[in-house]
Amino acid sequence: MKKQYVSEAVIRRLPRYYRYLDDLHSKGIVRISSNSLGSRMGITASQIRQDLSCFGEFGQQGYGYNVKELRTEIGQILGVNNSHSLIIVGVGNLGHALVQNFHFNDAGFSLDAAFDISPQLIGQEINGVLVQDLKELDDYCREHLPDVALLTVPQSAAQSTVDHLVALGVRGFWNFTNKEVTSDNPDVQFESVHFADSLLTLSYRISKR
Amino acid sequence: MKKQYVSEAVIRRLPRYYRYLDDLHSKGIVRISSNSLGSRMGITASQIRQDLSCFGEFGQQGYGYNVKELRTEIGQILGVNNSHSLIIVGVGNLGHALVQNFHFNDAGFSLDAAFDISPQLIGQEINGVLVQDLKELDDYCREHLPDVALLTVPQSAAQSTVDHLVALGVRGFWNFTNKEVTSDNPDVQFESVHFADSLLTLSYRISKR
DNA sequence: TAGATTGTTAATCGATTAACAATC
DNA sequence: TAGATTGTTAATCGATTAACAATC
Repeated sequence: MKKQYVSEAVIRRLPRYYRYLDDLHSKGIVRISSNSLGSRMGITASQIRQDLSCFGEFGQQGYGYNVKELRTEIGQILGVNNSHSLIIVGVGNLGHALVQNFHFNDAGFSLDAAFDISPQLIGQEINGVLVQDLKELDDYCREHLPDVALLTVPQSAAQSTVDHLVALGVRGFWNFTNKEVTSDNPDVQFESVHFADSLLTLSYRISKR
Repeated sequence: MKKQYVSEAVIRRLPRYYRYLDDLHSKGIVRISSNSLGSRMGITASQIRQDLSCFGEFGQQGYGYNVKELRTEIGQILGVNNSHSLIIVGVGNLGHALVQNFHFNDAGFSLDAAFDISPQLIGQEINGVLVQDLKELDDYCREHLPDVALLTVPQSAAQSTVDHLVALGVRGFWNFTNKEVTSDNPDVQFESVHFADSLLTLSYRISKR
């Protein structure tokens, strides 16, 4: 690692680089220049080189970047090989859909358990994951120490669930409730997916005149 | 409207302001200063005032902002009263969950139709929305001219669906496929929700050291 | 070798923060 | 009126772009 501080803007672009490189790789493309990658992505070559320079030197003058290698490096930076453990709390429609469809492994996460309060769901197995009673959450966390919790609980339960899980040692939250959740523990990381915010920006852009 | 160009950064913050004001309003709070709102949101008062100044003058010296009024103004800016029409293409797990749970109306959208190719789904009604055969998409669009399409089709069908719908006059896409979609028509707006990108930034932050 | 392209330094551009006169 | 707080201008900070020497 080269730089101690990497800006949020750079971090947000990393997964996109990763996606493009993955795509190029799967198309059998072996090498790419910052110029060519930039024009595909609609950004400047300068920005790509500047971004990558935060983490090291991955290219070669006169050649560009080896697609497979760079993909691996960025995956490394993002931590996709760290095999983080993840639990999901709340298995309603959305939680269910994520368990069913989302490729946690591709992002380096292993979905190990699901929790809900609904008797209809408890005991069911979805995509190989057993839905357990929320009452067992504490015991489970003490025993397995999951890294991250995916929150798909009702809004009203969002913050209390976070507080509870932080006390149990969870240090990352992927939050799908439309509430902002926080913790005074600075080691806890939050990443939220705000559907409504996303749609509202689209609304703004198609409303403009 | 005061400013012709409003930066992406500002636009992205607007829904968050809207959410906070909505929350304050529902708590019965009548007025708020930029200072107090800023400390709640974890941003500077300066930024709030600067952001709002792109759109007009909504406050009053010595008083601050009327919560209800400002909420309405920002809603207006975002276009939540424009009553955009929306269709959903692809009613798999995720599409189903969105139809079932997401409050389209709160964002000013009316979900008018759903389309899929699966015979098991066609004819079903989900949350008051009838799932129609994808074959009827063209006729539907010609007749109803929907503003926006929510894309929850398989990745492989993403771009072709967009091309098809753009030709039919759709000018906004809320894209949930993990593919980037585009159009050479500059009037078409895209807003994507990239689950994997989101989780990867969390992975980065909990992996760092 | 000559051409291409990197990594990095410098220049520019834009966004955030600070300051303050205006005024409710 | 005096205190509070706005909207806006100016200052600062950071991010993006351009340029170029180094070198594969």
